[in-house]
Amino acid sequence: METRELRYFVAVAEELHFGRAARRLGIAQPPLSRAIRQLERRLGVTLLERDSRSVTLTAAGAVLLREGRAALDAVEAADRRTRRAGQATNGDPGLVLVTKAGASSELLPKLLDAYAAEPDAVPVEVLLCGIGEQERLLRDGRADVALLHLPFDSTTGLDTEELVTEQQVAVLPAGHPLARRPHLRMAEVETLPGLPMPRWPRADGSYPDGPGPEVRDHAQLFQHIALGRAAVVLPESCRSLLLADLAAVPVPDAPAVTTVIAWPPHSRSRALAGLVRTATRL
Amino acid sequence: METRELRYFVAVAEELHFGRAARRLGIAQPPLSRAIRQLERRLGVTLLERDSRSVTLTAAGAVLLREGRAALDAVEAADRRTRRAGQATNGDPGLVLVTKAGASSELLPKLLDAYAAEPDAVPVEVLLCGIGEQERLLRDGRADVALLHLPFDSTTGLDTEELVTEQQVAVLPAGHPLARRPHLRMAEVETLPGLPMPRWPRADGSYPDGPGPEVRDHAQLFQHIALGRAAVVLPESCRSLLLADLAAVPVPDAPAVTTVIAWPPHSRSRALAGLVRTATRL
DNA sequence: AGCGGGCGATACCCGGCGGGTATCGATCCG
DNA sequence: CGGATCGATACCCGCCGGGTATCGCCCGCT
Repeated sequence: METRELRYFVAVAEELHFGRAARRLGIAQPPLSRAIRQLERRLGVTLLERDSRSVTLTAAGAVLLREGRAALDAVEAADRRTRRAGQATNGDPGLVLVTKAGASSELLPKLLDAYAAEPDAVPVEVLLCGIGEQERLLRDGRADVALLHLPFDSTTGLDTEELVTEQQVAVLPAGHPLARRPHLRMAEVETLPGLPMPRWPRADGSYPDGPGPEVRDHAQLFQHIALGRAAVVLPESCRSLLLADLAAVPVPDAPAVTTVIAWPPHSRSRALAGLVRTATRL
Repeated sequence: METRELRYFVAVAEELHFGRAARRLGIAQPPLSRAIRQLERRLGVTLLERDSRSVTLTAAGAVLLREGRAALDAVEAADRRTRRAGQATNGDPGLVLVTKAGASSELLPKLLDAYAAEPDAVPVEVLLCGIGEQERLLRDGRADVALLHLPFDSTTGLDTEELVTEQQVAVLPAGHPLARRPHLRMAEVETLPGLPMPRWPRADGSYPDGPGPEVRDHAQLFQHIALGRAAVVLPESCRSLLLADLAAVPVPDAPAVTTVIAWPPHSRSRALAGLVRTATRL
């Protein structure tokens, strides 16, 4: 099975429409139809049910969509990591570390400083991404290592080491009556009158329904809180980012957040091993 | 990057010889040379250093060998799993469970029985393999789920659930003086005069050096022990397999063995989820 | 030093296949 | 019933993957 065939099939399976898929792939529709038929013949399996008015996936087609995406990611990762390894003329391709923008604001500089002081350190590029994008970036080779935050991020298919665990705090406008309380319960924070929890974008860019403001990053979020339009529960390390007119109150019954360093299991290079070792010793 | 190019490069990188690699691939040498050159041009990276007398991998080539193997495994897995999903006309492709031959001899039948009693159970094919082969079989799609034994097997890149933890026992000839002791220490078992530990094959089929007999499975192993030529430390569930003239003595300071059920993270089908749920409830 | 052999690179040819255009056949809609 | 939509089919072309022949280089043997 060639990656071209996989790309074609994934396009059709996602669009469920040969014409649109062909346009997306930049080819005409007939060669695409033929390629899919040929793939089905070679596999001996019907992947799509064509109804001349609609295209639907068979059970086998759903399997190939899932497995094919993973395979294409792996091929793409091989391509990208090889290019990177080749461009680095000095022999050490450097590392790309990815983390959510605004998270681990205390840990990350400490880690980078400590690692840079190691004898065989390589340059580390830091990539900031949105919620839930890290796993994808690791799998398709755009990043080598990530800082993830349990229980929010998934670590399936990744190797991990735990770094730190911290409690969470509620972030409120400084003048709010509850801001002077020694601690709050989750139930109290979730039902603050006039201070709904913000809504973060999903993987596809859309926002869930709800009363809270739509936010894309911590700057937006803190602005909304300072304006008295929202409240939020965050790991306590976010305190270092707080504006002057915001207050943080511990929420002991919120789930503890564990920061882990994660990497794709088959790509443990010497440089990566050094970074992980440094991280676990912090 | 096409899988054909990857297969070609992996062959050359493994053989470090264009002629042999071409023979292995069933093509002539010139097209292979050209394909590799073309791959290097497209990646903009030198993968191999040709010395007209020997071929060596560059750093980038080593990266592509590692990542390319993983990518080819993923493509192969997509192919195999799709074929299996299509052949199962009833819609449920069944599951392939792999475990080391001779291990989990108590747990496995219980698991299969319990799962078969579930309302939406699908047929489970059991595949027995050698030491350390399970991860490969999961990654390239020949199996869907495995029983692994920590700390011996690696679970990197797999999702797992712990099932049972057990102590280990020393297996000795029934007449051996130490066979009547209530327990032994690791140090004692490792230095039994005339009873060396057996040697298991490595991934490439070769055997490590040492005094013990070469064994490929438990039947061979137990025969050697019964003949008074070897001793071994195994999880205590192996007791159910013991021949009459063998004795098992607990070894409290041997590392505990944890049996886990493991599966590739991206392929959690409904049937697989049911099997895992059944396993964790045993 | 000279020569032969092994190995990768190059030159050149051919056939198959991937991609294009034109068109058909079926189905749904107004 | 006619037009529109969409996938399948028919047919053609150009590229590229694969083959054979050969070169150039370097090592090792004598």
